Amino acid sequence: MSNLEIAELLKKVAAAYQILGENRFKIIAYERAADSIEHLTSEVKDVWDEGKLGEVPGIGEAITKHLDELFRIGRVSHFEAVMKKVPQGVFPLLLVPGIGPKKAYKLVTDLNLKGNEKVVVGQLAAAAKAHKIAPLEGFGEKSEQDMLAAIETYKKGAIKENRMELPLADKIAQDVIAYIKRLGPSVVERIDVLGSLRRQVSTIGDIDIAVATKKPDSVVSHFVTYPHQKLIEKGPTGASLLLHSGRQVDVRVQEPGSYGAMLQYFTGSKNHNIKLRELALSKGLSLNEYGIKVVGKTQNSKLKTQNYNSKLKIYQFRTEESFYAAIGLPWIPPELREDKGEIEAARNIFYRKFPGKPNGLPKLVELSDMKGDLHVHTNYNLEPSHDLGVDPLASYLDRAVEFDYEYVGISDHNPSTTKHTEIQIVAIMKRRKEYYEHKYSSWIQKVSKASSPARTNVHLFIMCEVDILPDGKLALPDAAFEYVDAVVVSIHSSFTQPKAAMTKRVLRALGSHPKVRIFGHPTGRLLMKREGVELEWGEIFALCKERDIALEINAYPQRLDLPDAIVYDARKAGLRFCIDTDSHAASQMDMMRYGVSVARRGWGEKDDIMNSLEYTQFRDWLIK
DNA sequence: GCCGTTTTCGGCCCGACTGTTTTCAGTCG
Repeated sequence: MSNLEIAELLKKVAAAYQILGENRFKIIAYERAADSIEHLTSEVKDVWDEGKLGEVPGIGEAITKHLDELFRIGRVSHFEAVMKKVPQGVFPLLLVPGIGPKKAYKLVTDLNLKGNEKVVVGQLAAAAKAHKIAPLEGFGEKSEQDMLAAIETYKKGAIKENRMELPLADKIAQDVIAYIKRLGPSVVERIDVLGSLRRQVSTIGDIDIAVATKKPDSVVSHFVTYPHQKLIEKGPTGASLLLHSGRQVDVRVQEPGSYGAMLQYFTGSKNHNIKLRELALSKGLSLNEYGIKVVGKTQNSKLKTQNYNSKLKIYQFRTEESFYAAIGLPWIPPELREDKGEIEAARNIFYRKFPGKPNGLPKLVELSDMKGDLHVHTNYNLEPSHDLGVDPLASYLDRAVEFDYEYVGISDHNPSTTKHTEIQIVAIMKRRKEYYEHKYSSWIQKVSKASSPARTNVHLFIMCEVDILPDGKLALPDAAFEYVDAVVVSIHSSFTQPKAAMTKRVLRALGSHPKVRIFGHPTGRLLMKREGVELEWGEIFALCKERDIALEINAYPQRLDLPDAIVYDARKAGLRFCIDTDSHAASQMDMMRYGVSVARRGWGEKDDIMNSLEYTQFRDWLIK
């Protein structure tokens, strides 16, 4: 069962409890558990396998027991008993936007809806068309019409599933920002991308944008003239549009004096915000998007009187830093705001007395720390097993200069093993090495003439991305290793082997030659297209550590592989990483920033990243 | 049902929006 399916199951249980009038905190607990699982970047099943279910926030003793039953025998008798107590027709209706448990229950019982998902939703649509909904208590003309529209939305397929990769989300956000900025700096004092895009989650649902302005009405009215398919909602604090592309954009406005609180509120994540507000509450402070209210007895030494707005009875904050500081915390980087222990770590900066806890927040790696890219593909045709790049070596070197890198590693795919004999492959690799050495020295000569010497110290590593064959053998004969400095090994076939076989396969490959230095895109996932392979990570980590092999954080936006949650675990296990772009065109080398974001979301520091090392240190690590 | 570094009992985030309402409930993020 996938995370999404388990999350949906828990949501159904929560809905059933709500209809049954259960304790509302129990309902909230189930919803939080569902939410937590839905947003988990590793599979719950794997977490359960490792016996770490209790470490997932929102999952305690009781739900652990239920999930244990689910994974062992495929069903949970308690869940089934609870869900049996409500009419089955309510569950499909929950998928229609705007219908929650209460409304669903009322509709199903009053209209006697029953059957499978399609049938029930169809019956509801028919009832709306026949004006049978408006007369029901709590409903009316408007809600009847809205319901028909909502059913249409539902039929178009769950918009929720329609997530996008980071570059597209960036593009949409920048277009909207440019449009809003047309109002000029006197109206748009500040504008920022917030939400999951600011946290750099690997896929993005909605785009969230906040504006600091003294003229909120002007900003909202201007924003809703942006070309769109549907106005979802509009109010004094903001508006939401569904664009023609099917993407939703939410804009929130805030006066500059409270903008810090808005940045914090709208960046999320939801669970981070809840945890933060609970912490604040324990100090007698209530947080919202306008600022901080004093609700209890407390010595508010952190609150400064000059921030107090007596009209709103609230302390205001222009910056996020001052907002966090008022709760007694340092500023927490957005990539960490997932309720994975960052608040506890942040508190520890001020409460170092507690041993055994993470000692403060990590000092996260930054894009400017990167000194090279070890996984790019040129257009040199070595008749590879997979695709070639489109640009020549010189283009990649030029870009390396642009980024101030000290080195580049060319990791073309190995020559095809089906089209060539081993002897041919060795010959190809030898020829390739000579070719690159020649091209590299011509490039050096050209650049030395054109620019100051300081700009020419980009070093070249001649590498290769070698397939891990289904049996764990490498797709490069031993004799060919003489012609490479190091190799990246990756899986490009047979992605669905069972965990044990896959683990054995990878272990064999990683241990098969000293020049194996990087495990490329380790899960092989393609976002929204292909799940990652199943591996016994503990065993992989152990061998990588023993042989000092780096795990790749592949920055290509469709991959972002390792996933951030595994980066987090691997880092705890003491492993180190290479962040590479896997560029097949020189223009793609600026995707590095997405890889850095993944590292940051995995709590990665500069010291965890091999290719943040300067050239000689890196060379000494890479070349064995 | 979850959770905790003054608590293992007694709390539990916060507000906007919408529609159907004379004061609020439901839904959403």
